[in-house]
Amino acid sequence: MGIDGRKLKILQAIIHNYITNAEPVGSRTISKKYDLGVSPATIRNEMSDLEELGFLVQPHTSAGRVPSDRAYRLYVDSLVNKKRIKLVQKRQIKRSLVDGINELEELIQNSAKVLSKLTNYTSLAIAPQLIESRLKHIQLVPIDETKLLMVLVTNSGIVKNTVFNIEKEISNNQLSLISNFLTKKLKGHRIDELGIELKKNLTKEIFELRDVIKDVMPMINKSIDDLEEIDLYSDGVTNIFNFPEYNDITKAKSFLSFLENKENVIDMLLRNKNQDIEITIGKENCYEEIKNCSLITATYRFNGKTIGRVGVIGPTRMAYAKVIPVVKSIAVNLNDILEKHFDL
Amino acid sequence: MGIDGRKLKILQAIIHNYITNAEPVGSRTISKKYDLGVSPATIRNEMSDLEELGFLVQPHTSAGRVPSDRAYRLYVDSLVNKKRIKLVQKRQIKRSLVDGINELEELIQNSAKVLSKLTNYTSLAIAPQLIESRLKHIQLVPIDETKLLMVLVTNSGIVKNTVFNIEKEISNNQLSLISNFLTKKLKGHRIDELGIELKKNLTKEIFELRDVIKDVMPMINKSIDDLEEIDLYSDGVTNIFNFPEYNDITKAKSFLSFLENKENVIDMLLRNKNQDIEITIGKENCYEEIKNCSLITATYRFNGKTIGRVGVIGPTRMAYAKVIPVVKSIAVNLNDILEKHFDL
DNA sequence: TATTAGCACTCTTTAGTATTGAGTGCTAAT
DNA sequence: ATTAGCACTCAATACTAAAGAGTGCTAATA
Repeated sequence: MGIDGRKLKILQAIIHNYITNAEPVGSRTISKKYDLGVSPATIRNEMSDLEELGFLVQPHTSAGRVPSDRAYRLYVDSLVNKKRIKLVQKRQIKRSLVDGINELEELIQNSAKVLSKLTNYTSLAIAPQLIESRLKHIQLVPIDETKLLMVLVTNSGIVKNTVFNIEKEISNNQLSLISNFLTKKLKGHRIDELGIELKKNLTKEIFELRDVIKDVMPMINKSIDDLEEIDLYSDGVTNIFNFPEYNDITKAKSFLSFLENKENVIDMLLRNKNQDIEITIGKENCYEEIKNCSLITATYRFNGKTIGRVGVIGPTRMAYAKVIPVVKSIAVNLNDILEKHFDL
Repeated sequence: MGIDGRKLKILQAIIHNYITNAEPVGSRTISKKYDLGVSPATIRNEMSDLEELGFLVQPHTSAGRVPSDRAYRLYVDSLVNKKRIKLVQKRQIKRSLVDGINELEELIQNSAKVLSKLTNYTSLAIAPQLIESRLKHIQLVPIDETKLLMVLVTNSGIVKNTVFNIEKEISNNQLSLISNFLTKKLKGHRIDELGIELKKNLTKEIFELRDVIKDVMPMINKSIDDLEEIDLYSDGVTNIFNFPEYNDITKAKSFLSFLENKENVIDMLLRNKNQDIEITIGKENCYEEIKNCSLITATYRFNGKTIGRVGVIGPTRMAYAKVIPVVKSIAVNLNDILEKHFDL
């Protein structure tokens, strides 16, 4: 028993109906609303087959049927090439994003905002990971006698601060010299290799700076470790309450608690990093708390390297056809903006 | 009809019982659990009086009674001086806070975390406001040909970055000169007056820098405006689901939506800034969405000036006696740490 | 005069029962 | 192969009765 054209049509009709109404779909509904030219009885037979094939699920005997994760998967895969996005939305995305063009983090945060606004789901975004980018400038700034601020600027325009303690005060002049020296030596190196690079270079030093640098270096090394923390943004978290599947308070709680756990969310987002667009449906998700959710994420890149991800999370009954193009478009726009405004 | 000793005792018993059980309290319960030496009938009469006085509310005729906002107010005011905190907690607070001692923002974020962990409510904290602090160091860092990063360090150790565009490239050397110059001129001035100060000083300039500074100045001015944005941290947001009063999904949604609106939350937190500790009960709150919540906030200061607030929000049926000392203690510890580690 | 036992009354909560209705699955006719 | 027809299932809804918690009042009591 294969899944012929008519079965597919019926399945799509059911999915469509369930996505919009969130209620089990019966044979009569399909027969009336979708022009398939067959009677409810025929549809019933087909539905029975579709259930046997694992595409439909019946909550109980006298209810209609609900698409399974597998059905959504089929639906999404059939959908994946038809990227249609409303012109209005396209413009809106473009316009909204350029607002925060100066600071990369603001840009990403903005993306999340736009994403949740356009889709009415919860959006997630992770800011570019330093680890893949290269150093452009390093600057040490005095805070007080015992504290120093280190500012790192990367090729992707990300700025990171770390404060660290020093044993004895260093004069402004010396700081400026060290900054220049470090920038010169470390420029163009990957952030995660700065430590190694620093060690390699340190032996053959300008004599006058040597002592000071020796004091500062371990601290710099330690600060660099701190930099690996990933920034996570979300928006429209309470949108989840708009969906009847979350009227159950324990489900809502479980969903929101999951989102509160930054580490898990980041891990979730970073799976299949290299895929351009990634759609995870229901049980395909690794975390128990979101096994009745779907996740649509897109990668944004810089110079061909994955630097971050944006996406949307919501019930498996998600408006895939509407959401996928929006997520894609956001990613495309991000890529554009990054290329144009954050040069290397 | 005043509120004599016995009435007060009964009222306190009711409040105590309601805070722990979240269910309307009847006369028999009080008589059994609290040793008042009177029969339920007497308690009933007193309760009737207390209701007339506006301290109790009856959900319906055959239910027990529930404390009103007014009752909580009386209770809290009678409580306000008895600050008892468990030694374990006191230590825990101290220990947890020193972890993130280097960066002020981390410190505040940490405070929120500790606060929600110890109280099991939702905690809120706003990071020090720049506006009241003074400049310590200003540094311009090149990002690319058209962009500059400005780093401000204030006396309270806060670091703020702003990126802005410039028309033509400025050499590293010049940047360093400008940075030094600006630091010298502006050091010690209030952040919100930097713009004015800049204008005042600009006319009598080192000749060689004059042109460049003229280019940069309007951008600096603009960036300073951006700095007024206040950082808000929260933690334990999903704790709200632990309270039966939020089993109603619409209530939970309304609460969470309110918290999602950063501006309103900040406004709420900054009312009565100068009060050391501020307790707002139920209808005393200005925002409709939290008129069945109580808010306990404390101010933390630096050199006698209010620079931020931390606090806890939850249902009016809040464990005031437990929460108040914890909030206080956090604030006290913050003050200590600020004084010790963020000198001026 | 203040307290309290006793009791009728109120009103929610819970359980039980009947009814309705949406939807299926099967059978027999087309 | 399709479909009309019909019996059957089961959740949802409405209704009713019973239980239980708590009050307020009255009359007795110390």
